[in-house]
Amino acid sequence: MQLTVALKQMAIAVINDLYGVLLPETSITITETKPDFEGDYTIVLFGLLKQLRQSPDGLGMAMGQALQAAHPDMVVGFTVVKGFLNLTISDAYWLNTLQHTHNTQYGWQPANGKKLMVEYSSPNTNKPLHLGHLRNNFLGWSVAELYKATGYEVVKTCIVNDRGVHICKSMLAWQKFGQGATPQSTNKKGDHLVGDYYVMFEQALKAETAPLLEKLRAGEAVAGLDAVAAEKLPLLQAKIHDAALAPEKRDEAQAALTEMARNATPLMAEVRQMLLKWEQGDAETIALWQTMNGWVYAGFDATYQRIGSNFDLVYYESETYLLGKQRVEEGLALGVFYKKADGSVWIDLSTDGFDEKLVLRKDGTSVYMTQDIGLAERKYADFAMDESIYVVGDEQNYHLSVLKLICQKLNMPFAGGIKHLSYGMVELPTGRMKSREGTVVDADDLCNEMEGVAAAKTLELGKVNDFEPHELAALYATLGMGALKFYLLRVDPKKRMIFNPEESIDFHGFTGPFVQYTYARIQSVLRKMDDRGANATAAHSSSLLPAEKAVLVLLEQFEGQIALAAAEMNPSILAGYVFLLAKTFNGLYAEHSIVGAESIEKQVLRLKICRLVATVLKNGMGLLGIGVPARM
RNA sequence: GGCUGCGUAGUUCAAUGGAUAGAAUAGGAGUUUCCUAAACUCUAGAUCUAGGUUCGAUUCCUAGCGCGGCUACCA
Repeated sequence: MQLTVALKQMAIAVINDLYGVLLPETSITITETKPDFEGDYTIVLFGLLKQLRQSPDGLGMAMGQALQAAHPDMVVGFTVVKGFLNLTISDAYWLNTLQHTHNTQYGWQPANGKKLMVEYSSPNTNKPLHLGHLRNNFLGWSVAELYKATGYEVVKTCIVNDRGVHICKSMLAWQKFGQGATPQSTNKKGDHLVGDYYVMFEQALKAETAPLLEKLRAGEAVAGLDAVAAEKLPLLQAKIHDAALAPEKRDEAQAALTEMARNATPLMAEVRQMLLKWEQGDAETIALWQTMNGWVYAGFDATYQRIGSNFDLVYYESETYLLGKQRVEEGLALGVFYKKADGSVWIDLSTDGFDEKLVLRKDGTSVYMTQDIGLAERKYADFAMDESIYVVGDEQNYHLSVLKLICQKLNMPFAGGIKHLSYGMVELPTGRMKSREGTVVDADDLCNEMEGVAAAKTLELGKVNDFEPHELAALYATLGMGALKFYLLRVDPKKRMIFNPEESIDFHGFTGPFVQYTYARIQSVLRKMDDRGANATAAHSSSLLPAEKAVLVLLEQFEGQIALAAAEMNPSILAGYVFLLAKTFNGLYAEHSIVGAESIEKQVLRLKICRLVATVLKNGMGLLGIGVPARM
């Protein structure tokens, strides 16, 4: 059992003995003792004083004595400072952690019988993966593994957005400008090739939009506007020239006008026509769609393999987008939804703090929400999970809240188990990434760059000159991806983060390579000891120096840190822990020799510490999706 | 406008309402005849503003200022 959990239970027991009051576990606050005070863990007494009608000193002394008397093998001393009861834990207790030295699964919990689904990645098939996807992929993968480690049965899923207007844009541009180009003929990854045509489409669209926009700005009429747009037009035209209006409002109107002009272009008309043909099952359109998506999937597979993403189930929007309709029909009968005069179907969530939300268009086609309702149902039919985590950016907080609420109102059995791992945008120092401005950081490019830096740094240091080419390639991948993953996972997922291309590619300090380096040095020590035929059966020292104890205290926390990171869906907790462990171990390494320890007992002790630190670093980094090298 | 999130060292990030707000990096000063210096040691440096709640507030509440996101019959 984790020490802090045990201490809480012990505290509750002694309070019950002393005062006859049975407190809940949550009422006990335990923190690590500040370095300036004597002790290892501290019970904060302030919150208990009023209820127990005790003075800080009185309660502290009474609890300290009772704890020490009841658990003399664990609590070997205490001090009371103001309202803090500082407990000193016995060396024997810390040394006890070393019983796990040969357990390669240290940190893992047995199965708990619960099932969890984690959906992550969710790419569109019209362009390659970018930096934002990487944060999503790393988070999703890591959270899934964290839950596995705490005993859940976990299934990783991916929803591929493989249909819709955006896909047709790439297809249309390829038809118009592609001249039969293929990944083979251009020697290009399929996802990048298709992405190029998406960009080409946007460029061509921009060219077509410009003259239309000029006309609209000048107050002239243009062909191709639908009725709704035509109605809004005069107001917008007035707004953009209204000097009395706030600049933001003028910009807003300007953007709406631009959107209107884009939709009035012949190109967009062609795209809509293509989408229609796709939905009607037009053979030629479907064939093109299958071909181009095939290229994209081959490209995605390469990237996924490289970044370590994998999925147990893959859903395709093209296969699920009709599924939600049936539930909407049933919900309509139940009165959860209602139909407007034009035939569109809505749900009124105003009493739940939301707005009215459309769930079916007036022409009967499904929208984003419709298919997500259908997908949720299908997921449950496939896996019957207790909980379902959606790894989706925070710009969709509203959507996910509404999805859960609708599922609850439909009495779907899985509704309560829906959780949203809402993560913040990755931004550049110049602001948000914008595909229109070409500032999107491509995932493949970034991976290449990271491995390039790893290679340059490795060659510069020259420590692995005897490696074979394939060993070097593997090492560069381990280090480059380690640096990248650690960088994106070390920040609280909920917060948006800045990616600085210059500064982020760092291999020093709070980074993946720092931890990997610590691991490699331990392996080096272990190899050296093996060479010398170290005495494995000798007893280890039973007293602890401060540097040794500091490492053991951290090793004991591993399970608790995994549990916390999983419960919070927050891998950064584990990243911080692993870094702290590596740093603390480096202190021990610098201060005390292991191979050349002052005695056999000390050597055996430090060797055991080395082994367990190596296991925890390997397992901990593994939960972040990061490998550790035997040498670097 | 409505809803919602965030403001912490020069920079990037920490801190279940708890003790003197921690790291990393950049800056300054050091450490290698000794297990990998991608390391270690020392140094300097921060809570947006104004109120409130209480033994105690970076954390909770109110207002203001600043920066995001959402507010589509797009996904």
